Amino acid sequence: MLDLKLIRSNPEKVKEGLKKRGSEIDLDTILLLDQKRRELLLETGTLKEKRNTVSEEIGKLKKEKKDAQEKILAMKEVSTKIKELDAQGKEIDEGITKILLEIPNLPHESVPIGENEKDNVEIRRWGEPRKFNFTPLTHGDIGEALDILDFERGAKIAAARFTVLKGMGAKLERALINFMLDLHTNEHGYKEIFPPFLVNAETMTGTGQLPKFEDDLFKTSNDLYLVPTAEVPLTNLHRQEILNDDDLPLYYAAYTACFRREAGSYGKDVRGLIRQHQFNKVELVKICRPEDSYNELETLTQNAEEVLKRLELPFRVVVLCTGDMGFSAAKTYDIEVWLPAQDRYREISSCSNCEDFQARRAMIRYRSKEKEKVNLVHTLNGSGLAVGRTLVAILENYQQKDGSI
RNA sequence: GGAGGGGUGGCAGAGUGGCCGAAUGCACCGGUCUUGAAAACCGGCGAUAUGCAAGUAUCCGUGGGUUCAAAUCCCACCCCCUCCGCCA
Repeated sequence: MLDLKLIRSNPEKVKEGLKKRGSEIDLDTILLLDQKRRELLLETGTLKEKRNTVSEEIGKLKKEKKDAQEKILAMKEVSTKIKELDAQGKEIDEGITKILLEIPNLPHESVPIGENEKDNVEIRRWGEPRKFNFTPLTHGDIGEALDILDFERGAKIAAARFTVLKGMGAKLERALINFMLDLHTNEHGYKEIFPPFLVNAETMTGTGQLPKFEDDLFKTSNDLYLVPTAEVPLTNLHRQEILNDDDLPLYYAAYTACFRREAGSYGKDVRGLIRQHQFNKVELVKICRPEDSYNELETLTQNAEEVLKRLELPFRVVVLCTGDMGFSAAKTYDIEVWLPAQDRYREISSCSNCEDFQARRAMIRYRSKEKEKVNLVHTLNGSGLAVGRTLVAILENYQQKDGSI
C-alpha cells in the first residue's frame, strides 16, 4: 500500500512511478475521495466536539436535578446528523482503501525501466555451464528413468501439476530442505520458523496477495488460504505490532510447502517439476529499519546465492526491470540457475525489497530510539531456494551418460 | 462438538452509564543524589487521523445497536483459558 499522504502531496511522482511499471492507475478518484474525506472529518469533528461538551453539561444538570430536556432534544438532532456523516465517511474510507489495496508498489530509482523479462539486466554470473559430450536429458526424463519422479501418479492421485517423489528423489528433496535451513540458520543468522501452511485473509492482505490475486490462491471451505510462499506467514508474524528498535533487524527462515493455482499459466512448463501447484521452498524474510533495507537486500541475495555455490551449480543474477516486478516489490533480484536441457538460465530464487509497502498494509512498525517516533519497518523476502527447482538443477547438471546422477 | 470463565496501554491490573484515553504497580526515558552504579526522590511516558500550530476527533478483541452521553447496557462474530467428548 502506498502512503496516501504521498499520493496527495506528489501525485505526479506516484503516477510516474506507476507508469514505469506499466500500471495506469487513475489517481483522480482517490484524490477526490481524500479531499471529501478531510472535509467530512472537519465537519464531524466539530459536531462531535459540540456533542461532547453539551453532553457533559447535561450530566451536570441532571446531577443537580435541573431540567435538561431542551439540550437533550438539541443533541438528539446533532447525533442524528453525526450518524449520517459518519456513515458517509465510512463509505468514503472504504472506497479509498479499496483503491489503495490494488495499487502496486513504486519501483526504486535504481531499477531499470522496461516492459517485461527481456528488459531485465544481468548483473553477475557464477560458475561455468558444463560442456556435455552427450545430449543432456531433461530432469523429467532422468527422473522417470530412475523412478524417482512420478508425474503420472501425481496426476492420478491429485491433478496435473502434482508430482510424486519416490525413493532417492524424495530423500534428495528432504536433504535439500535440511541443507538450506541449516546453512541459513547456522551460518547466516536466520531464526528458523515452522509456520502454519494455512492463513487467514488479513494475513494474505498484509503481504499483498489479497484482494487482487485471489485467483492465484487455493482457499479452504472455512475461509483459510493455503500459503503460496512462506513470505506470507513470516512477514505477518509481526502484523499490527510495534517492535523495539533493539529487535531489528529480524531474520527469519522457514520451510513450507507452497500452493499456487497457476491460473493463466496454461501450456507453460507443463512437463516436469518447474511449475507445480504444490512445491517446497525455503524462504528468507527480513524485517529491518528503512535506512538498512537496500544493504539487507544485497546480503539476502548473497545468502540465497550461497546455496547454489555450495552445490556448485552455475547461476546468474538479474535485476528485474520495472515491468517484470511483482506487485509488492520496489526492487527485485532474480537468481537463475543453469539448466542444460533447456540450454538456459531459469529462475530459482527471487529476492525483493518491499520497502514499507507491506509494512503499511500489515501495520508493522518500530519505535526508533533516536527520534522516539513510531515508523514503518521495511520488509524483504527471498527464496533460499525453491527446492523442487534445485532438485531439477542437480539432476540436469550432474547427469551422466549412463543415466545416473 | 458441549458447558463455564475471560479479552482494558509494553506487561500486570482497577474501572458496570456522565470531568475515563482510562487509577495503581512494574518496565522504560530524563533529572537530583553518587567517584560510578543501585536504592530513594522529582518529572515524563499509547496509537491514529486532521491541522502550520494550539488544538480537536477517534481508539478499552471485532462489527452492529440503545442513549443527550458507552470501556461500562444489548446483539452477533472472533480469539484465549478451564472442564467434558472426539482425535494424529
